[in-house]
Amino acid sequence: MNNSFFDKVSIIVSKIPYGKVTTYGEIAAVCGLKSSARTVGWALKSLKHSNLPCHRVVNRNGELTGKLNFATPTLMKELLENENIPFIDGDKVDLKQCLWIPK
DNA sequence: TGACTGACCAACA
DNA sequence: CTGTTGGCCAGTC
Repeated sequence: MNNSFFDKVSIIVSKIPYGKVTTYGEIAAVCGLKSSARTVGWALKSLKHSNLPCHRVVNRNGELTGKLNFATPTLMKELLENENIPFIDGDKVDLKQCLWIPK
């Protein structure tokens, strides 16, 4: 088993429940790298090759910053809408209702 | 080893 | 409001 940050992120992302989303900052905080949301983005970039629901991870503002990194730019939003996750402005997740903090 | 990069965040002009 | 800057960490060249 690895102690890398990569694995911690995979575990957390795999625990995100249906209909909820979390943020880079929260994941970073739970992993101990409170101020390094960038590293979370790096990990997710690798995780996109896995079966993990990386589409449930958004930035601090609820924006789908990584959508362009998916197979198609619309895939991320499609998946989230498919889980009944409310959107604001048509492109941002309503964190007020959907933010999930990993335990 | 040192510099660069990245799905970020916050502070500041 | 937008643009810039610094900071953070790990991986790659």
